[in-house]
Amino acid sequence: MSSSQYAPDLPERTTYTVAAHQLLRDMLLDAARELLAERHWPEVTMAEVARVAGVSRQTLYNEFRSRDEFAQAFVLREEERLITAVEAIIRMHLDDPSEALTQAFGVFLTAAAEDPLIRRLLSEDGADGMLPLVTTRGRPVVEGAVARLEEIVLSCWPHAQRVHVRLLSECLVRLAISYAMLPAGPATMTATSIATLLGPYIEQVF
Amino acid sequence: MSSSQYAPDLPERTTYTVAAHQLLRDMLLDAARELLAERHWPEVTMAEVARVAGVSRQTLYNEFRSRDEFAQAFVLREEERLITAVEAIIRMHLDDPSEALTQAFGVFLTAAAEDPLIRRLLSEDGADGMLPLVTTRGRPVVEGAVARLEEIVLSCWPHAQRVHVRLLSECLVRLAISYAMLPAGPATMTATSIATLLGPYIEQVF
DNA sequence: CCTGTTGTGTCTCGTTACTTGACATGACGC
DNA sequence: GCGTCATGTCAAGTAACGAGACACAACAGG
Repeated sequence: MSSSQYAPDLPERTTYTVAAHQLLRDMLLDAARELLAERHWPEVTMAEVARVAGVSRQTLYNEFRSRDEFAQAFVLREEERLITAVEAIIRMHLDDPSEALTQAFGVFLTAAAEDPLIRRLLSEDGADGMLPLVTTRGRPVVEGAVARLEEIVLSCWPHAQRVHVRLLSECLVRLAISYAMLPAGPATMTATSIATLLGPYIEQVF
Repeated sequence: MSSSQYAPDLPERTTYTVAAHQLLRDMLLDAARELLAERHWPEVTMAEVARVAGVSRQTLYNEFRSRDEFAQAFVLREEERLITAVEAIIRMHLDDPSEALTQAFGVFLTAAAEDPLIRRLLSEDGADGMLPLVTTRGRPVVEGAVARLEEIVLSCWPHAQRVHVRLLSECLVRLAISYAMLPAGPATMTATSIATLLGPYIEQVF
């Protein structure tokens, strides 16, 4: 009898405990972000991350079972950050799907090319950096981004069929990662090319 | 040797513990704010506040020693919220102090007249409501607001003398509270009158 | 080869913060 | 008068964080 007295469905309030838990995760990831501003991932130790976040090393390991899991979580959050920006751009062009694609792809590539943090992550060569987390071991990131993008597109154009949106999202995410890692030219130019390539499909499907 | 290796002065990072503590206070005050959206303060129990915030009643009493202290903290935070809005308005008129006064006083009175929460607080009649906290027992609120406004004005017009700024802030805060409780006319009109009244002093001092 | 160093991951214990349930007290209505 | 309810306090239990040590693996230098 605590929650649903006259609460419809999701204006449910977040309790302190879960908020504090989320705060802890965020501060740990923020600490890593700060350290990655001046060093590469292999040069950042778990002890430093904990120290900057103001918690003990043990607490860090309680929250993330291993250095690897922490890196995963970090990359996933950066992905979330990027895809939120992409979502905002998409929602500015609800009347023109092709234009939405061009702009969204453009800002993504621009961010990937100019954001110091992302540049650093993409410039790591070894196998102990974070780059493998978006390539060889990138399944979680890719599938997460695809699912996220799929929902965004579906909510923007509700009468599009899920199968088509799925395929489109899948390929766009993979193309985006590929071009981010290995640019073929200026961001906006690449974005225009991709939009040209997929334009006919989009016109047919939406 | 932990902090000041190459950290000048105040980019000091906030640790998790203090952030979590602040989060707890905020969520408790937010819970009260939510409850005050539909009830008056005397009808809101401490147990409800704790429940909505997702903590135990004891934790609430650990953070605020009494119901009264909690109400104090609540009013002080709302004051902070309002004065932040006022500060933003002031900083938009650095070239014209009188105009800054008119606009700032105007938004304050408008907020006081239209914000449902503030209307509710001001409409409480009994001695167990929150109204006494800005009147008979309002010293902390008034002095806090005066100090805050004084610093804002001084930072905006650095060559003004502290004594004059102090006097001006003092009277403005008291007038603002008075007109908020007992409006004498439309907010903008009152604001204009006050600016007219104090205009000569301002011109002479700034 | 082995030795010192460094970072990861685990374990244990002490401490702090939050929870739970109970209780005394005072105000209020019937 | 007697229940009811909310405030404020207390004590005991539990979960989370901090501090220190340890085993283990990778690596560099003599």
